[in-house]
Amino acid sequence: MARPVEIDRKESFERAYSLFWSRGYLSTSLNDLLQELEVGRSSFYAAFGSKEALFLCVLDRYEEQIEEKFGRLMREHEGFAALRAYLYESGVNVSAAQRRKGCLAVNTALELADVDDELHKRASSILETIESKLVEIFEECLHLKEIDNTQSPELLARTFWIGLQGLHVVFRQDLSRSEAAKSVDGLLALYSQ
Amino acid sequence: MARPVEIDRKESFERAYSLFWSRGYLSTSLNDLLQELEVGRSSFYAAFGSKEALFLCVLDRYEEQIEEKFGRLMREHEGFAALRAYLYESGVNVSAAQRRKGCLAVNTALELADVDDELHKRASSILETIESKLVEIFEECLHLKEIDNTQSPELLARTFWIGLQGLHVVFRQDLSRSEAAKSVDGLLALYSQ
DNA sequence: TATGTTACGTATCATTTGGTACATAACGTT
DNA sequence: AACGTTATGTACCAAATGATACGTAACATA
Repeated sequence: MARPVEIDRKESFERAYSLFWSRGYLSTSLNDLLQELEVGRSSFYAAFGSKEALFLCVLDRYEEQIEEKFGRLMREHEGFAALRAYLYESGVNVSAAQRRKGCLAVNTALELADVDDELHKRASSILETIESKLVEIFEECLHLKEIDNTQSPELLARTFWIGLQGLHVVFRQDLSRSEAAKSVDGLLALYSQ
Repeated sequence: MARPVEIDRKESFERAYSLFWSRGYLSTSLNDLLQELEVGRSSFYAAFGSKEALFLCVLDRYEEQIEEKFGRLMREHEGFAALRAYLYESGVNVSAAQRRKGCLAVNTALELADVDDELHKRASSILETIESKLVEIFEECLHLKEIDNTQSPELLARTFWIGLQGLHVVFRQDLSRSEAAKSVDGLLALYSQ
């Protein structure tokens, strides 16, 4: 018994998600958001509370998607193949625009270090989530004897994780698909030679 | 035959250099700069032109320092030892505050992708400069037969470069010295096992 | 000491920032 | 058709943004 909601919250959120990912938190102004979401100021604040609150939701969603992706790939592939699939799915077999977005957690962690403690910590915790997924995978690799290495899965994961973050830095420059593939293969080769 | 300059341009530049490095371009406001440099607005604009012009100088200086450091370490060390020295000097044997600053080129390239084309390209070109230095080092490594690898120095350097950038992402989180050392050693171990 | 020149300090600028107040519009219910 | 309720659109806010205008201060020279 009131005026019906016009704004499509899910659709708007998706657009905000993508815009924040592309341009970062600071560089995405409220006007940028309103324009991109095709939403009025009031509707925006009614739906999302504030720019910061929305960005926190975006970070949550990003983490969920990462975990979903790892979960799916670990079901579809065994051991090291899951890593290969992850890298290809994240950075190679995607559009140039998507690759250029890099990793939202990496971008945010760098952008907001020494600037916004809460958001920076949230981004860092996502990076830790990713690292823990890598530990799981390397445990499986060691169990499958795919990697004959004396290092613990934690150490292996930590080093791969660092490489992965470097990869995302590189992706944010404008890499072609073949350059991206070469970079990914170079990283993978360190473990599967 | 005029009022003498009071502002110490070099000293001011050093402070701006450090502040931009810590907080990034966007998050460092003009007021932040004026306060940090202890300089009036007029003097600032007289000395540096604009915030963007100053930041470009900062990027230039950063690149020079990187090249100087590589040059010195390649004179002091042979082959792979230069890499090890570089990583330790950049990320381990430094104060926590210094480590936390990460790499100005990485920070800037991520922060300003999709935001400011000129500054982003400048940062990317610095990253390429670093990559070319790594190529030189890996050429020397191959010549010294320190690394028995069938890959070209370019490919080796590219992969190491990616790891280096990941390392700088990690440094920007708050790593202890021992954690930083572990991360560095993990990366080095991939090449010197 | 008067003058020209340059540096500095401050007031001010238009624009943009994230966010709020409030009037109006669009519905269901009575 | 009148009312209550909720969503939307718009005017508005204080603060901060990078940058400039201009008066004054500090010197060298004449």
